[in-house]
Amino acid sequence: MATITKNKTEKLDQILKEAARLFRQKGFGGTSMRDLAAQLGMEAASMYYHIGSKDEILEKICFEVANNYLDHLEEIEIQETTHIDKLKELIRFHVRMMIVNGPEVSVTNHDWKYLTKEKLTTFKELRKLYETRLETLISAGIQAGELAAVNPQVALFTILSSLRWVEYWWKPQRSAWRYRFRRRPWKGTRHARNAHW
Amino acid sequence: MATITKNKTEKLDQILKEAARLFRQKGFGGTSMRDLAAQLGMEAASMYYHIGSKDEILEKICFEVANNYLDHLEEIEIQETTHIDKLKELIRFHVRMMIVNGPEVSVTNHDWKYLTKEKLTTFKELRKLYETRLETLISAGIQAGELAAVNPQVALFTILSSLRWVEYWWKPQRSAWRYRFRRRPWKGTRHARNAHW
DNA sequence: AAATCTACCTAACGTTTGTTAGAATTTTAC
DNA sequence: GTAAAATTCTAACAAACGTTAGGTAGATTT
Repeated sequence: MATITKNKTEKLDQILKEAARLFRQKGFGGTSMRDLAAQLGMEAASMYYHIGSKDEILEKICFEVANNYLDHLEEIEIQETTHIDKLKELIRFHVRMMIVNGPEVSVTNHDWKYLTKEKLTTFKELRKLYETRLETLISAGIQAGELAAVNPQVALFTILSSLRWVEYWWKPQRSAWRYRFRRRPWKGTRHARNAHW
Repeated sequence: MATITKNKTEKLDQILKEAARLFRQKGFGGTSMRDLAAQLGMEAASMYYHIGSKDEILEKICFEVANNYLDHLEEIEIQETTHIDKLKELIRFHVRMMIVNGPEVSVTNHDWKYLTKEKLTTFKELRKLYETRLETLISAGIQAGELAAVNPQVALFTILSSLRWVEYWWKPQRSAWRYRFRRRPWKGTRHARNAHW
């Protein structure tokens, strides 16, 4: 091949990006290393120069996403705004994440079950931590009188769940998505990639 | 074993129930036929007297759920009530389904990707059909002046998505769940089995 | 020019997978 | 109590899996 040399990190990123795309499409269990390699134009064995194992790929994807969410929550927490504004910003971030890193977020949402035993435990802890702190944020908003006195946990789950539909709804457009998104908030809607009952 | 004889259908149901439980827990790809058999106290090969293939198990689960939803929607459509009451009844049914058939619904929501190519196509069509008709119902409700003039598709997705949190929230209690559910709408809440970002 | 390093290759490994064939056993019917 | 039918077993298959070993061609360094 006549491709110019890319450094190890770039190739690794390529592998992770394509893996996320395939995992979303066919699931972690439904995607073989040979599938992934073929999509990258190389042999399965060659990928092991860049990665340690298939499990490691999933792990990298899931923890990257998890840490993104947690880091952003931390940023929000220290901001000196109202609780409602914090929640709004958080929701905006969720939507942005799903639009910018669609495959990775989907994989994290659906295939985390396939994480190795130890990593699975850590992952669950991270997610629990996120939820706890988000719930705390909601409670604080209620206590401050900014939010109605709903059950914080129910509110938490309803917010997170209802946010999920962006994942199914959003399909990347080649360009000017911002335009379409703004001007015709729903007329540009393509039918969803996949939805639910 | 001293278990009394059950007929073929009963055993098949047992297999499907346990499969749904395992698929939810470890995913379709993460559950082997030997795992499933072990859980049922038999050998993997023995299950093939009752079933045709692993794919067929998933297929049976997914289409059973899909048809349940579609059948109920059909029932609702011919009822002579307001559109709002129809929507309410539909939402109630979704919640009921997730409480009564939790594992099956979860599997249908998460592992439908692993369906065989042809069955996958059919499944997507069924789901699309469900969504279209539900969207029609919402539109009709708007036209009748019963609902605010929101974008029907956005409403559709938001409703379905936000309903999903029951799946993560609900944990079966051995008895008297109705009591707890009614009397302390959220005090009995256990932490979720697994949630999302 | 030689030596080293980078990034891939081919070949193959041991496992696990879903599944089949056929024998063995249990249950039912007469 | 015996024959038939229903159900599960053992044993094994071929295919696919993730992964390792060792080699090779090209680039980079010395």
